[in-house]
Amino acid sequence: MADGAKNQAGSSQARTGQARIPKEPAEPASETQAVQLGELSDLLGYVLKRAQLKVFEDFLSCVAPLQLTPAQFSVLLLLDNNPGRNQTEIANTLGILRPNFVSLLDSLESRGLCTRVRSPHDRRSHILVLTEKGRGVLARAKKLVVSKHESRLNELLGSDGRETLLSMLTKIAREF
Amino acid sequence: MADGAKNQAGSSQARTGQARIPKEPAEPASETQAVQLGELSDLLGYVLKRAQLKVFEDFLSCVAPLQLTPAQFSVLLLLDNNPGRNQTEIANTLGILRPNFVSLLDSLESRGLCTRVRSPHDRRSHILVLTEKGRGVLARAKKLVVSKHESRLNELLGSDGRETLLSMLTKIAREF
DNA sequence: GATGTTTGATATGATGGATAACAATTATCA
DNA sequence: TGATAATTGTTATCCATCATATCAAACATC
Repeated sequence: MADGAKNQAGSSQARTGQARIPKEPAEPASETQAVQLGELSDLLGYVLKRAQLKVFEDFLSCVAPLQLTPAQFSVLLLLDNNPGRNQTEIANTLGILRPNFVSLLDSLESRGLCTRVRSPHDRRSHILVLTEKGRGVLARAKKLVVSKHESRLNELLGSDGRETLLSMLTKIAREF
Repeated sequence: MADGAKNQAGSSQARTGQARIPKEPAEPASETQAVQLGELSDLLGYVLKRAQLKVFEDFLSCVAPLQLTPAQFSVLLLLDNNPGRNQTEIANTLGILRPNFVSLLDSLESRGLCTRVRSPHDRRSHILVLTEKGRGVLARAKKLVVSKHESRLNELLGSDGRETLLSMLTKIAREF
């Protein structure tokens, strides 16, 4: 499918002395005749990926003041809802491989948002614990997500549209 | 959101002499009590990403005999629908940055699926041309996608469900 | 107690995405 | 026309994500 987006940000205008404003394409209509997506616009995977990038991008900007990535946010959320779990359990439910989960946790722990505690029952495993600060950050993040991110989606799709979308995506994620 | 999936493939069963079959968890119910996703299952971004990974995974396996990634497939499709375009135009419409598009094209060209032709009007740019072989591969890929990939989605969502999903995702991709 | 498994961790490689810079070419306009 | 700027494809490079193999410590099983 090819994806990416999020780029094409810079102004690209010459910045040497007095600006020149040579063409001013007004729109992304750089191409005289727009390239046709054709069958691509009916390919679910393609549209799915483009939508996902957009949603992540918006999520990131909404939670920007808290400096949380989607992955970090989901970990905090999971820790809050599942006290007493170890790294393997949390990583597995998020589809993160244990080796890759280590550095993710390192960053959260170094920011004082969670802690690794040796389990008394199994001294191999680390119980993951949300700190006070972590709970606070999570609470603020949730508010931002609801008030800015999800509300915008509601606005675009309608509350029932959003429900429909969610259930279809859940079905794909589970049964496909 | 955290994502990944696609992993957890290996058997993990001991393979030393006669197998032992120690526990046989029967299901991925490794955790005595399943970890609760909680609010995560209502986060559109999270579900969106999980669904996207599933769809890409299936796409990849359906088109496996032709050795085409989603990105490569979308390029071939676009070239077929838009003859006479150069690298920048194709890359832009797919949201691929020009530098990253180079190696993608290299691989397609080295497999004889497309060619770079110097434009007579602008000797800087390369017109991208589908070869005969490229057209053949694309045709077969399309058939596989329709008969195996998209048909499975239709089966899961229903033809109208698929339409609904597509239009909502398109709306997000465009207007969000 | 010997053997194998699990847990967290490290090292490492593959891949995707992003930026800077460059030569060749073209466009602009003074 | 000639100087200056912009565009095109490319290379190099960096960063993040993803994936595999391996390891020591701790546990489980028999």
